[in-house]
Amino acid sequence: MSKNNYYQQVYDVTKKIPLGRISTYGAIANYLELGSARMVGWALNKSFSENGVPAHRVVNRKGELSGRIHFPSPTMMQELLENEGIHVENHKVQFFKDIFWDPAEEL
DNA sequence: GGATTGACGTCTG
DNA sequence: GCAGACGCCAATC
Repeated sequence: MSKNNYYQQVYDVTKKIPLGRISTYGAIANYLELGSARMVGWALNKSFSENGVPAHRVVNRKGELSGRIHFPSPTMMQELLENEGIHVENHKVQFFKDIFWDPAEEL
């Protein structure tokens, strides 16, 4: 446990995402200085094997639910986001920039 | 041990 | 403004 690896930090940051907010791969990668957003997505892929990591709150730079296909159900991600009060349409987050949360804030 | 892939992002054409 | 190619770094085959 507590492997200070990059993906472990991704889990931590993702868990810190406030409810009703979302973050992006690039923002997390930039904050963790991982150097590449792909590692974040790849790490989140394994996140399902870990304890509750709200990976559904992490979307790509376009605000698209690009990772929905990796969920147990492709619609589960949208359902979870709408359940948190996030408007999702056509598998894309509405008011994305408005609910966007940057890990540097960590408020 | 080498090659390919991967929940993306940025640059150049 | 849109489309295509490259780059990141690690894991998996």
